Amino acid sequence: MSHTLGIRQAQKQKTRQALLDAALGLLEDQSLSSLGLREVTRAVGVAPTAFYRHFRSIADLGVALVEEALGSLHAMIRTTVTTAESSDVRIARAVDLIARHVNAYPAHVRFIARERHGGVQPVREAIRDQLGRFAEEVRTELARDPAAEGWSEDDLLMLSHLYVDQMLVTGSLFLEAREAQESGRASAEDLDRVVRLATRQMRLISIGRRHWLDP
Amino acid sequence: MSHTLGIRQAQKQKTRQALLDAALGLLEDQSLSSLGLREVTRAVGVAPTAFYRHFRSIADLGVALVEEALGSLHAMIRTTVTTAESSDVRIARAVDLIARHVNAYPAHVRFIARERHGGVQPVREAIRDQLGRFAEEVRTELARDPAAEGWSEDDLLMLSHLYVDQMLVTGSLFLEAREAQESGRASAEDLDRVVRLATRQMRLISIGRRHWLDP
DNA sequence: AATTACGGAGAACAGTTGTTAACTGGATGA
DNA sequence: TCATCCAGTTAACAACTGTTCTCCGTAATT
Repeated sequence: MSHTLGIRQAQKQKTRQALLDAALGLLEDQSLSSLGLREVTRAVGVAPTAFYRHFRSIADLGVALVEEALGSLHAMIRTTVTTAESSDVRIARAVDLIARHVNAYPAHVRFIARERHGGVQPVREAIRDQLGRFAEEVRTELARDPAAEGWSEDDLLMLSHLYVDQMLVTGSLFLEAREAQESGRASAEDLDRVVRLATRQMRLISIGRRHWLDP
Repeated sequence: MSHTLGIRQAQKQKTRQALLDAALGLLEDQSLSSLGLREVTRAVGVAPTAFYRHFRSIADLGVALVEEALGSLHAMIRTTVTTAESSDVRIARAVDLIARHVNAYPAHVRFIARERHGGVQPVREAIRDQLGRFAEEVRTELARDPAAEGWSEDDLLMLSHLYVDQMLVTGSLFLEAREAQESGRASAEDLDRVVRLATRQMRLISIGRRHWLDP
């Protein structure tokens, strides 16, 4: 279906990706709204004007970063919620999966956490849309579970939003622990503390879920 | 104890406050890390160099804004969790209190939500510290409740963090709804949808809390 | 083989930024 | 009343920003 890219388009995509990577790196200690176009091109080693061949503006690049950062999550999300074993096992697996994802893509996680409420409107909207899709995916997965019997669509969406938010909070905590570890301010104990905190919070939520239709 | 401020110190505090207010206003559509010193002084109508009489840097001003934005919340938090009535009434009151706070101080709420994971480290740390104090206050309030019998200190802190995070998520949703309303993209129905979503999420959490020690 | 398309370079533009130094004028305290 | 203090001003600095226009070399197309 897709034959080999022309050597021209290949080069273009290569520098485009280099721009995205450089931007993500520079965003380690600043927000998107202060990221300069020249700053990015300088980091890549390309003329400032070349930027316009790929993105209309920094905000545009930001939106592209949202796709890159959140696009790969969809599959993972589904497998996280799906597994059929006991609740505790499922929670442990979810927390572990989040931790692994943060370790695999720390810059992506930081970017999403930072720009979700950041100063660039189009990027905020892109993140909100993607997270909304996540929540709907989670809802349809939750609906498969026999425990969802008697639940209204609305309540399922309420729960899935809770899960998605909780996932982000946990991811952000992992990231913090990771950074503290890198700069020597903390150790593996802190990471374990995050694991136990997140695990118990998810357990409390799943208990609430179990008794939602009780009285 | 505090006699009338000298007309000199009074003027100083006045322009200092003007700087804080102007900064908060300018942060409506950008992040702190892109806020310029000159931008702020220009908005106040004062020379750029006057800035240094009050703050060492923009980051320093940001930390001051954290105190201003979160300092007033402590009392409110306590009264929110404390009320002795039924769970549903308590939840309704909490959600209403958050909504009122967002309407009263929208810029403060946006600032905290934005800079909690923002690009300026000292500000992030200040927010983290303040929120940590909140969580501890909430924990000691929760400990008074007879429902907390048998709970470990650790579990109570876990729950209070859940409450604090949930409060922020809800506040941010209210803010979003408010802004959508202002720009005509949405109406009061959206605001009501947020109320119902937040209410049910808090209800699910409180159900989980009730059955935490069950089996 | 000749022509077009196009990613990138180069130079220049008007503005902007943070920070420095030396200065001013009115409140403060002796 | 007089000397001191100090919030705010003025002027200047080198460095930086986004954006435009023109040009170049090479891959793609004919």
